Amino acid sequence: MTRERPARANSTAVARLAGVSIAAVSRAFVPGSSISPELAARVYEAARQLNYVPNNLARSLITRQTNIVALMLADMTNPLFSEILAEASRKLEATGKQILLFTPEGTQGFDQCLQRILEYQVDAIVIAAATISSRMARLCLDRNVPVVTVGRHLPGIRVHSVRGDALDGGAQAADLMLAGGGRRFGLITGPSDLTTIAERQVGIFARLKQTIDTDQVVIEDGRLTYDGGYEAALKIMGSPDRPDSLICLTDIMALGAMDAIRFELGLKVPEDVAIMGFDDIAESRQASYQLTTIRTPTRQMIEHMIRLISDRTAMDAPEEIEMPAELIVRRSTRPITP
Amino acid sequence: MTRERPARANSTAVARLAGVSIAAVSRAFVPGSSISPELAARVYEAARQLNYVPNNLARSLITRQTNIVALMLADMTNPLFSEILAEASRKLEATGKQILLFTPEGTQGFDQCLQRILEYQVDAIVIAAATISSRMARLCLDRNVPVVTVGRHLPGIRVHSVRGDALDGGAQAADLMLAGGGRRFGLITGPSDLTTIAERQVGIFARLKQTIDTDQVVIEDGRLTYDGGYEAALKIMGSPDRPDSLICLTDIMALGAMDAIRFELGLKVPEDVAIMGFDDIAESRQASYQLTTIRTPTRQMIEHMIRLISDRTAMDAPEEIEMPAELIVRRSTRPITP
DNA sequence: CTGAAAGCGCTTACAG
DNA sequence: CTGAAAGCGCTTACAG
Repeated sequence: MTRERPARANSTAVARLAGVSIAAVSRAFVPGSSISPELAARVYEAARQLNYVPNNLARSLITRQTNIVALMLADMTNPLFSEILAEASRKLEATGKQILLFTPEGTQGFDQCLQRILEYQVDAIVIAAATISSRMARLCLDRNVPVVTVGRHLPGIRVHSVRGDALDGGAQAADLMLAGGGRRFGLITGPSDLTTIAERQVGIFARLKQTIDTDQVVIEDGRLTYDGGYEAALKIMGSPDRPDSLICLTDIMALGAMDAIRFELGLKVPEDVAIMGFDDIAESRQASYQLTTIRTPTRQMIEHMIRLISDRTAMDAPEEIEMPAELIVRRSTRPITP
Repeated sequence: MTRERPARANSTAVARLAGVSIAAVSRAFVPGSSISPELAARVYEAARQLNYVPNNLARSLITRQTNIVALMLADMTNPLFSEILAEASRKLEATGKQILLFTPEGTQGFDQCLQRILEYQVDAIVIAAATISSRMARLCLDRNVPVVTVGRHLPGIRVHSVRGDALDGGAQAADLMLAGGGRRFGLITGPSDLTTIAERQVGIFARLKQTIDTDQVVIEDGRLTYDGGYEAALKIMGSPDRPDSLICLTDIMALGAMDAIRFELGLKVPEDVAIMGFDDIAESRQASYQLTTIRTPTRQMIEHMIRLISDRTAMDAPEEIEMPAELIVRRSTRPITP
């Protein structure tokens, strides 16, 4: 029962069956081409009989457009990036583009990854949780492929960036905690080479030091994961002068911290310790957490991203878009005391 | 300050600068080609000077291999699929392949989506949360592109499938609930055209009816989301003869149900009502939930998937891989009473 | 090992 | 509107 394997029909085969030129076949499948309805109909009929599917590769070779956008996403453990991926894919598909996903591992794989991205001749590159070097950014610029970072800023690298106002976000977080009566602070951080992480921390400290002695703030690295936040919280809450306020630089760490504090230490949130995070991931809304947070406006950021990658001429003057931070107050923080 | 835009260097430009043929340039970049180290070195030097990046499009046109795998993923709201995506991307990249993501919307977009997939000349198609018609499967078969469904079976469609043993999973779930003393059951379901969902339900009922009158089971559709599970749980628990056991056909719905039951109805889990789900998503492990569940072995499924798409000749005899169901007992169910 | 030539499947000026 | 021809940037028999 060997099944015959018809070679994939190409435009030549369709042209022959339809009795037209291959140019006519091409025109029948390129919207807006000048072709008579009669000719087009004959082409479609032949194409249908042969199960013809146009070859995007050959087309892209000529048009220099692949309708492929590369997305670099190193950290898939944070739900924030799943949300970004889902939203970006949805919006890009509406414009006829698809996402080619790259999940580089280790810190040194980024440039090598970008090299591969360029081989695919993508129309644009979106960097959501990754880094590229100045040299590679220059290479993209020379090749005229737009690069946008979302949720991150790469200082000194000439690419577009779209992100939230991390400085102000940090300030708002600190303000809320102070207004709720917080005086002893714990902070769960992540890698400080991530500008968003670093800036949130700067924003927090700028406000805290107006009211408290920031040398007393207990800091632990939570590795940007639920488990990391869980462990960091245990360490912080075990310190002699137990904090009454815990700020986590991402929501996913805050969820881990909340769970450690409530279920392992048996403390009450926010009565014993107020907790907040950053990003407003879907999980933070869930009834089990009701986490107060600073929202990262994913939707609007992605709209900006799409606008930026659509304009190839703009790469000479990279844009830095900064979205306002928005405080979302839920149940994990204490009410403001006058 | 207009920057000059050097045209992207092609193999001809590299060949000219290196003083060799374009065939030599090609050989320098294709591993295993017969080329002398001296020639290769000259090519690399010229390539470096020109920032040359090989064009995968042109290469793929000849080799008929794009190193692109299409992944159809309609439902990005279930963390299970984020986990599948992350794992698949990691594993595929290790073999030099990238995922081209397709997130079709609406039930009728699937075939149209597949048409687009074929235009990209992908090496294989993975269907994780989507459906294709028998006609389109036939088209893929004729074009010799492997198709694998993961976590789902499409009856009557000749493609590979990798999935958990949903029937036995359902049976194990029911057994555990009964062994814990459960007698009044609630069930939160999803679309019954999903075979996995339907089979889990069949497996559950097959066991339940050996012990209880299954006509009394209260059933609600949870739309496969957290919010859907939340709302369905409120309805079910509001019924006159309140269930003491609630089985949710996916974890994400079970989390919503748990939250509704604990925080909106003020009931205790598992004392007032035992709850369990299916899939074992990361969230189910979190201390806030500790959800008993039937694991979907994502990792192994993806290993099978990769094996299946690597063998183009196997499509004539589609394989159906069924992984054993594994019960993960946590704190949301009652201990077994002898 | 090396190069000249053919060709992958298309699109696009260019004539008509 | 339509077709013949050139060409996108590569790889791969084929000779040497």
